[in-house]
Amino acid sequence: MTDEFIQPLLAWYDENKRILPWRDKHNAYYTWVSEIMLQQTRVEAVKPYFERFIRELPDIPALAVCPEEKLLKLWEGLGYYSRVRNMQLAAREMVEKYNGRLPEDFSLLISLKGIGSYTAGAIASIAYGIPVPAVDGNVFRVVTRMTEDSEDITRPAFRKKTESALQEIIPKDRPGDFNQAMMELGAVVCVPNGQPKCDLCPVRGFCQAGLHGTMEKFPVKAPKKPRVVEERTVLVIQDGSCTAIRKRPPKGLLAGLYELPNTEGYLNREEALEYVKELGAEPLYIEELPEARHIFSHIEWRMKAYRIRVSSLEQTHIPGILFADKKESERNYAIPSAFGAYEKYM
DNA sequence: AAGGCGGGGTG
DNA sequence: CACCCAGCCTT
Repeated sequence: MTDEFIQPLLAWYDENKRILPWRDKHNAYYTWVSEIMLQQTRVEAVKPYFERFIRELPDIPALAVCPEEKLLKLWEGLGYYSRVRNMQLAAREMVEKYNGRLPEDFSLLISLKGIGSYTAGAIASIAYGIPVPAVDGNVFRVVTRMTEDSEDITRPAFRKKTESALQEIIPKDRPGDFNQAMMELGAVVCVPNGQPKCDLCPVRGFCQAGLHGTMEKFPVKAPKKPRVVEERTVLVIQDGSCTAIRKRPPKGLLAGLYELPNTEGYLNREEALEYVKELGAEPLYIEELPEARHIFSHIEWRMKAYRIRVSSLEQTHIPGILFADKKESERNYAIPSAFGAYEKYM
């Protein structure tokens, strides 16, 4: 039974797998970097980031010693920035304990920062041929449709159950290809958001949902909490060609990235001018900028904004605030997409 | 078990 | 608009 399922799946994968910059390279570092980038992030978004990251940091020792600002700059716009901080922590541990290499062992891999059950399985199987499953969102979708399983996939217990089931059938000669085939199937055939392409599926004969036409009922997930709306005021404070930016705190949302000074709530012109004075600058004039909105996974920012020209920036040294011209900030400072609407005013 | 943590694609 | 994406960490 398992062979009847696995052989067509692997044959389909051999014929139809996408060419990806990290695929079939026999380089565990590439596998690791790509898997971290691919967490909650689409293949097309990852491609250019991966190429640049490998070019700048070609191996684990290079990653281990990379300055924070450069690291964040390489991740700018990808989101979930703790991924790259954790990756550097793991790289340093590999330099110290594993001769600068990824350990060839599932338990050691999963003990590293930022490497969980899925990523450890992916690296172990793809890079080292170790027969362990790698269960991501694609695999959840494929498996729950195949079996018409209505259990909530967000429950940790369901992940364990799925991993155990796949551990039993994973082919020991091609574990990495099997895991990638399951994910590839989920990504291009057994797709989310609407009708899957069951006519293209190599294993449709084994799929209960396909046979019953219930594909879109799976997978079942518990509803998410609604987003919190936050009103903020963003300030583009500038003198000539320089604009004020500041580094965000080391923990929490957008940790360690740079931002335009901004504050909770909607400020009117007078309050905005007062805010700038408190920062230690002398405002010359103020101009209202268009409103903007940014959606995070759990927060929505609704932003009002002002451009405020000030005099003698060089005389203002506010703790934590620095002034940079557009080129300088583009080159050296990672600024998240949330401020994208105001970049043109910098 | 639940919540924090980005950004963008898609129907 | 809602949903989801090659998830992990902290509490």
